Amino acid sequence: MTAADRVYQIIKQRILNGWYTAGSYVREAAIGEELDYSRTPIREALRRLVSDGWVEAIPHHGARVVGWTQQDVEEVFELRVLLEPQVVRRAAKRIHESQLGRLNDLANQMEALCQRSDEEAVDQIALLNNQFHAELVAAAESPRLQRLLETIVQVPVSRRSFHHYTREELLSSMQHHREIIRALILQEGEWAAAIMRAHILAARTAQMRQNKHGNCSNAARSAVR
Amino acid sequence: MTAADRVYQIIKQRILNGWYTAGSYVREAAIGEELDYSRTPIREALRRLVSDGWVEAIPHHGARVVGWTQQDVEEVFELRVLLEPQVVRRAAKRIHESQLGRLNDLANQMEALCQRSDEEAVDQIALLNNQFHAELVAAAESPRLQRLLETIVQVPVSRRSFHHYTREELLSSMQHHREIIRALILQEGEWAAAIMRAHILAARTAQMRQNKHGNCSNAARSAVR
DNA sequence: TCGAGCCTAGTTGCATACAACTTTTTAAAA
DNA sequence: TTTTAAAAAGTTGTATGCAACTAGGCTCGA
Repeated sequence: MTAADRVYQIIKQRILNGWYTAGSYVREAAIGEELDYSRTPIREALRRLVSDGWVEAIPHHGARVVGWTQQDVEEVFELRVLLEPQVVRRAAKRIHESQLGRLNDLANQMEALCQRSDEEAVDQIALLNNQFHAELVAAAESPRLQRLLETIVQVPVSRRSFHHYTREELLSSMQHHREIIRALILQEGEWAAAIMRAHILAARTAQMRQNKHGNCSNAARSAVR
Repeated sequence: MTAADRVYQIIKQRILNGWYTAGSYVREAAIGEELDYSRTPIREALRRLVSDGWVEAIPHHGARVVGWTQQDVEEVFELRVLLEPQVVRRAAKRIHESQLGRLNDLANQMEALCQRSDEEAVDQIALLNNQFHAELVAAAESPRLQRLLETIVQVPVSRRSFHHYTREELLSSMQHHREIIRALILQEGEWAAAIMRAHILAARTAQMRQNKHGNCSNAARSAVR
């Protein structure tokens, strides 16, 4: 792993954590001195963050952390509603036994955690949920589709995911997972796609309700699948 | 415009032209010496090309130009069939008079060129067609959707577009343009989306027929909208 | 007091030298 | 002859110094 890779992940994590707030500039020299790297790997990391859409480059003036508006969140969900069903549509034709097994394990673990309802359990569920979606994307076997979703969704591995859900919504979400698995076993791509569409629209509703009340900029990024 | 920008465009153009063939390595020192730049802007250009999906970075070994398989082309069309209808679905709610006017102009010019059927006319049509789609994407007012399509479609400004079409297909394609405009005027997003879907599927058919016969690697990139 | 032009501070953009890593070649030993 | 290890060549990765550019403040003039 190169220095640029490390710097990339550090800066990205800091943006997610709110260390760098939206609109602030990330100075090459400053962070370079702090992390004890030269400006070269910092520059490369920033350029990658620019092409990932985390920061925007102002020519000759630096890299500014982008802010998220309600409209941005809407846009992301609009695209996910298209792309994530396509993931399972493809996966239905291609998925292997072993992958179905892992999906089942993940669903079991998530449901077990649903009994509890403390903060930590919710964080755990969010983590497992991300793995669930990652497994589906892998089963879809489309590098481009994977790339598009990765650049769009930008889920932090960290917190906040699933916290907007009511208990009812949470249980419903678990049902979706089960039903998607059943559809995939039967290789019913359209069925799986329909459920996934509902799954995303439900997430969208929960997210929107939250954003209407509270702050937007950071909550936006914790958009949950 | 910075040096890195220039180098980026030059390398990209060379990949499109076939100057750099698939699988070959683009050496930083070599091209730097040739274009009389230092390795720094070359590196930056290459990194951008990597994140655009034109080349792949092999750690400590360089940037290799990616090749296109039939499967890659399939993947691209599969995504365009999802995303391009979404473009007009959004555009129907947002498009302005002036944009509709420009779309109409473009359609007129393309149809005029359809009378002729020499090579140059076909090239011209391809160019205008790209402008047509760009105008639609602009009207959709979704930066993310725009970015996704730009990274996926990768149409070279150059040649080969529309050359796979039979005369019948070409005329049909012109009809699609007209019908999309009509639907947009009436703000009928779903109608416009349906035509666009057919438009892309038709392009896919023409492209696939071509790839079955001839070479793939470069023809693939000339995928026409 | 207001405005225009200039200047200075600060930042990014680029060039170059060196370090690290990977691959290939070559030579020696089995 | 084959295998293995070492070294040598070539490439990318990083550090650093200088150049170019931008923004904000300051001075000078109206």
